[in-house]
Amino acid sequence: MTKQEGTATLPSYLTVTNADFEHLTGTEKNKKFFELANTTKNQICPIRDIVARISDKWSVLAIYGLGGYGKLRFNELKHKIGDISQRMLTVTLRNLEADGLITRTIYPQVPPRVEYELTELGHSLMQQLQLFAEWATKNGPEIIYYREKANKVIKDRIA
Amino acid sequence: MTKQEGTATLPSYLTVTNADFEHLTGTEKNKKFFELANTTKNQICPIRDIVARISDKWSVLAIYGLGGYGKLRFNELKHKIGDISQRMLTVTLRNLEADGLITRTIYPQVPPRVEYELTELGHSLMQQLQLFAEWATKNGPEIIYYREKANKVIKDRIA
DNA sequence: CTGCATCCAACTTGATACTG
DNA sequence: CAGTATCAAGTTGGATGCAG
Repeated sequence: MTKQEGTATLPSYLTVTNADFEHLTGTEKNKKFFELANTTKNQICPIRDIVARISDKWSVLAIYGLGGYGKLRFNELKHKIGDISQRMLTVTLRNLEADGLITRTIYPQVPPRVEYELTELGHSLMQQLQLFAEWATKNGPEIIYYREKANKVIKDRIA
Repeated sequence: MTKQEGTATLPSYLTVTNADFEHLTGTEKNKKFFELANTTKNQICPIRDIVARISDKWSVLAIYGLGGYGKLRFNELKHKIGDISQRMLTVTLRNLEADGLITRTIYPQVPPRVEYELTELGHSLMQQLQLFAEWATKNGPEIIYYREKANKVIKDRIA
């Protein structure tokens, strides 16, 4: 399947498109997204499903690693991330592959050589993550400041 | 603390700013973000911490609910989300409050009346989530299509 | 109405050992 | 090199009961 705009060639039960909201603005748009995020069609909600995919401990790092350094072998990526276990890198890469976000190329050699690379879809996701990461880099310290302050209050209550 | 640009008035150990990357482009920028997401300063990484905050099962829905409908009482928000338990809504709201993303206002009445509302920081986060949600709405079906196909392959292997 | 405390089942993760 | 298998420990979320 080549990359398509929207939902072409997809199963008919996946009928959520951006036509539903792109004409909306302000509060109405927010309400619409609340509904989109709070509704499941056949057990599936694209928003929550995609958030769940990048929500595990390692997916974002694997995507960034492949996005920043291009095609990488298993152990190259493992060493770049540093503290990931072999098992979790395997699990993470299998999930990303199943979602069409990365490709896995096996070279029939001894010892084996396996290379991973972002797909077009994976690059597209990484660009969205980039926007989010920029926000997090700018605003994260403020959030963490509040969080530490709140923890202090809790400690004071205990004491 | 009023909302500030960047890291003003924050503890000195939180020194990550966007000055480090905003001049970069393309691959170099991707590498920089890999490093930012893969580095911790005093156990803290803003990117991974913020991803972790929105990664639990209910935070995104709570933020969208308050973003779409404004100030809401506890049970109003609970009924809008629908299938959240009382315990998890309480936990979720306490976490968001501790991070400075929502305010909690108690009216000393019997029975009690408590209202929740996004802060400026919370609205800012929701706007970023909106961008991500738009991407997920457009591209989620394609990802889910791949995922279902991959699951089918796994079933075939078992059979 | 709002929320806390407790218990428990399910899921996630990391360590370790083994394999083609 | 690139995995797989297994198990122990930690975490999450839902159900339930109680309280101001």
